[in-house]
Amino acid sequence: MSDSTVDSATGRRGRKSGAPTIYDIAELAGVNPSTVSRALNQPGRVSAATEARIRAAAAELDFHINPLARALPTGRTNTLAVVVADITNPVVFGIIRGAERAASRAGFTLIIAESQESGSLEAATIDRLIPSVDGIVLATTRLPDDEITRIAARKPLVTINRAMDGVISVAPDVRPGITQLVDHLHGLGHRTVAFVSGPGRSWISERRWEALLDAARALGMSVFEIGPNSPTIEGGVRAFERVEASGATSVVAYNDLVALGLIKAAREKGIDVPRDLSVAGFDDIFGAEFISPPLTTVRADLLGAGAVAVQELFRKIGVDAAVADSEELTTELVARESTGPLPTAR
Amino acid sequence: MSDSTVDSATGRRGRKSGAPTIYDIAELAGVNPSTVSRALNQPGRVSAATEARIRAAAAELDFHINPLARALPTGRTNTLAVVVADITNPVVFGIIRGAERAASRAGFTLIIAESQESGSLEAATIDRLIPSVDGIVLATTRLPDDEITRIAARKPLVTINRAMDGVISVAPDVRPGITQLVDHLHGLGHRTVAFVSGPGRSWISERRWEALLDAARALGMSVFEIGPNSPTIEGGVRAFERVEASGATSVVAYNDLVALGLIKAAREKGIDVPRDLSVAGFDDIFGAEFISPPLTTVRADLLGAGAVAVQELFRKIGVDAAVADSEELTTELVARESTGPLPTAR
DNA sequence: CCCCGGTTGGCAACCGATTGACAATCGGGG
DNA sequence: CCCCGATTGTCAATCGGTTGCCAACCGGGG
Repeated sequence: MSDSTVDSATGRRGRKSGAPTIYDIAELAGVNPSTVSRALNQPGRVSAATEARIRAAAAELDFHINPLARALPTGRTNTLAVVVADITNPVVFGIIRGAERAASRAGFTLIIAESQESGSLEAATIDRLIPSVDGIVLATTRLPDDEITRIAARKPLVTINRAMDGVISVAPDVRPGITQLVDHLHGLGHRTVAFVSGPGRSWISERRWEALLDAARALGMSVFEIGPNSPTIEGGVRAFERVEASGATSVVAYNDLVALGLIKAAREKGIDVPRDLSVAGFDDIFGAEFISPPLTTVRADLLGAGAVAVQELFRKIGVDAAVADSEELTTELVARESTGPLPTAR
Repeated sequence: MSDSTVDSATGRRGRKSGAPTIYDIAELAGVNPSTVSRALNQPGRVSAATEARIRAAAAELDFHINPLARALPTGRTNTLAVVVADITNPVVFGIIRGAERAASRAGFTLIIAESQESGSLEAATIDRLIPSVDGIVLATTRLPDDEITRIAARKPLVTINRAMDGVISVAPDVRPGITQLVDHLHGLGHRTVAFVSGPGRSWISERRWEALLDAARALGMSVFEIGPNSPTIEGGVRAFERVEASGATSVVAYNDLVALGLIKAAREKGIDVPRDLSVAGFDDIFGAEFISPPLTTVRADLLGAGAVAVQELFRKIGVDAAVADSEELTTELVARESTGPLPTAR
């Protein structure tokens, strides 16, 4: 045994942050560090008197446990990641908030990562994050299926608005909202509706299209798809020409941003919405009610989707925390003024 | 190598996550784990040949370093936290994005925490986060000064839009934008302007008010403050009555949300913006150009503010990464249609 | 042929917790 | 009075890296 001189006398050398540790508590309370650990998180494992002494010492030192140090032996980080393609996309807003609430309610920390619309950057970011989190929510992913499968094999993972075999998925049911929307348009006299779709590979775009198709057919309306398009205002602007050429009297956009673009392009051509053309979107993003005209849209419970995604992750990793109010995720029509009666003459 | 031997190391004994470690690499490369560590992050410390062998082994195992394990001995987590009061506030969007970009450019991970407008929750969240991060950005804090000081003593900390002694602060200079705005209003014929301020304790609200006061006085305009108000649409709605009573022909709101509320309330009373009343805001939030009427506003470089905040943190913790394009944060007027010529009769 | 300085790699002690195994202690029943 | 089981607390190994210190090794000059 080589005598380690520096040790006992000076105390722990070069403490980096000065944050108190369980060793400090142990010393103050006159017990062994492991007893401190047990007192603090295995209720009943140590005597009430000892526990009280330890808690008092912890309070006195303003002790906060170091989650990193805890994570090492336990393998549990109490952290979840939400990956989004674009933080400024209003859609991820509600998802993040719902997830954040749910996570913090269970004492979990949430990491938000932005992939900046790049699949490879997204994969790299996730690789970096994997060891530090207990689970991953893919809110608006750009990753190909096989890559998602690969990641899901390494960490609990939930996707939002994108279904895949063998991967837990959370998605509000689009049919109620779309059925309401189509009824609404039909009631206004429209008999033909165009769907300005999203990116070619978007799972949710296809779901919306299918639901629209079914609902429109059920009412005997003529319906067709225009796309694919970028899911942005610019995408809507660019799609407008084809909408106009199609002669449709009503148009359902992939999302509110695209709807905004359509309205903008229409205005520039002197076509009035909703007098000459009815436009509806999806998501009911912030501001949808303030624009001119206020946008008719199908709202999804994004907050709920974020919460349910976290809930599913908790279920998978064995945390029992009732965190989402409901698991019924649905959609509903929000009728405003961008849709109106059939144009009498065009 | 199409024939990849089905991984001889089938079951690493009871390892919890199965993620490869430097020990696995060491074994595969026939060296000591410490040599692996050195090869991977102390360039030149090991021979080129050994390093190559180690890197090959790492690649073969698809090794990703465990940031938690690294953080323990080094005390460096490569993680930054951004704390916001309300994730749905459009203002924090740009800040988060700017910070995210800057952080990830330097290989740092960003944690977003929401305090849900509660000071005590914010303090608790930060206490929980402190051991896991290298620095903290307070984007829209609800914390009292002394609490901020307390935290700043424990971790590098930067505030945005709030200055305090002894704490690094980042804030775009409001004067250029406000001067432009006042010139703009004056040029339209307005001689009286009301400021609908933000929360009583808001540092940035006071800065805006002071700048507005100076600029208006310089032009001989009459100017007064109405407040405090909640920084929301609802806050604007509630403040409208007092604006109307004041007889001001132009009003500058604490932010775009408040401006929106004012416009909404005005419309409900049959008062047209901008014909009867000119309204301007701050921040140029998403949607400001689509609402009706498109909002005149003072835009701040929020993206830049987020990036500079991270830059300052890096400086403080000794990371040299040029990450922000510029450190000059300014503001500018974006004139749209919610401001117009002086009402001829009122 | 030996000595020397510079490389290169290994050993072992940490970082701050957790936890299985075990020892000490205590009260109570026989 | 002794033994036994239950309770309480201690020891030491461990998670996955990092790093100071030192030994082995290298080639070259004297």
